[in-house]
Amino acid sequence: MNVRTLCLGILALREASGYEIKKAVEDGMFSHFIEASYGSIYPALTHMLSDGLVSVREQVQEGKPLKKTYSITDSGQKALKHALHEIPQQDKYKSEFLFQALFRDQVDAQHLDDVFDGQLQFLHGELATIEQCGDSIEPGSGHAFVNGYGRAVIAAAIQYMEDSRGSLGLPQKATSSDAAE
Amino acid sequence: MNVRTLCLGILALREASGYEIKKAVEDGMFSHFIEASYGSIYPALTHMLSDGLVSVREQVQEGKPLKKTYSITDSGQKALKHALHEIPQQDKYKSEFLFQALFRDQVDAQHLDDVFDGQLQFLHGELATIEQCGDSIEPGSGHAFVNGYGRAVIAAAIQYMEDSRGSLGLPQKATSSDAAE
DNA sequence: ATCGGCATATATCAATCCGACACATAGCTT
DNA sequence: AAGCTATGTGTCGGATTGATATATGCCGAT
Repeated sequence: MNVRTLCLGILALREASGYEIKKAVEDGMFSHFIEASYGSIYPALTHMLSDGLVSVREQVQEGKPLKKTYSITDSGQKALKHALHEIPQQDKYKSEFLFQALFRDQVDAQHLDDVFDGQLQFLHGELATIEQCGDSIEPGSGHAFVNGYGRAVIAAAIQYMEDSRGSLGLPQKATSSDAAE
Repeated sequence: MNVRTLCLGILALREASGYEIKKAVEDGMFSHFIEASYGSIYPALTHMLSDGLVSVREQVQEGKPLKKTYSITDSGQKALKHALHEIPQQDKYKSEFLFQALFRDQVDAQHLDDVFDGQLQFLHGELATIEQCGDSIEPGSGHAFVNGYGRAVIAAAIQYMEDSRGSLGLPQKATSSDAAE
């Protein structure tokens, strides 16, 4: 699946600008299982515009730059539906944290400690984002399923991390959920 | 972290050919959290060879093609150690399965069912790989931590998938762990 | 006050990486 | 004999990333 299809999917839920699509995959509902950069989003939108899969509405805003709000067209809806019926590629997970953890005997204890904390903070942030998005979702929907999936997986990762602190020889911290006390 | 560092890490554990590195990230111990293709592995090895980070040993095997076995050099070890002390990039997770699940109202029930089964099978395969690799690991090592992390996360995903079958309106199957009966 | 940082917003571009293919040999099946 | 799998190295077009450029306005700090 390419970035074009990804944008199409987001635009099927609501109209958005390139900037807003980026935010959605960075902080929003999709952040857990999707990645895309400006360098692929903007060309994708331009490309789909010339293909008639999306339409633009240029908005001149006071105090803010020009905004191009894209909407999905009927043709785009059809293209999305088609893409949704292809066999999905296998999940891909990349973790530099785990790579470093693998070689823990070659890194300073201090660095390992920092990296471990960073990962835990990252996971808590992800979980917070997901739970926040989960408030406004009707049960039984695809959104609810995806939300629950993310929550289950990240909660398990946090659980494992907290249980393993000791066995990695790292100092015990205060309960990570209220680390900011 | 680029593919060069990744190859360096694998070569730090044991000498290997490009083909064996690919297998390691595809099926082996690293498959859960690392990705790399031939198109990046071979150029990376050539590049590192000219930089003196690795050395080659060409093996002419009977009945098999020429094999270039790469080993890490002292210079390579130093480069690896340096790379291991950089701040790791955030984890990246991409799932086309979850993307399709999000739009489940736009896909055929049959397709959703197939895709759901595919994901469960994929997860069971991942778990089997991880558990298989876990046999020959000494407790307390980085390997053990990484192995446990993968196991925890994937087990949670499987658990959630099986619990959610009904709520997605999909037919209940036999226990997925013995689906091959 | 103005300087830097942050948020909004679009866009480009070199470097990197993926996925598919080409080439080569051998064994095993249909 | 043809095709598939496995071992093995390698290239190449196209997709993608990550950094950067450009522009405007707001807000806090020096």
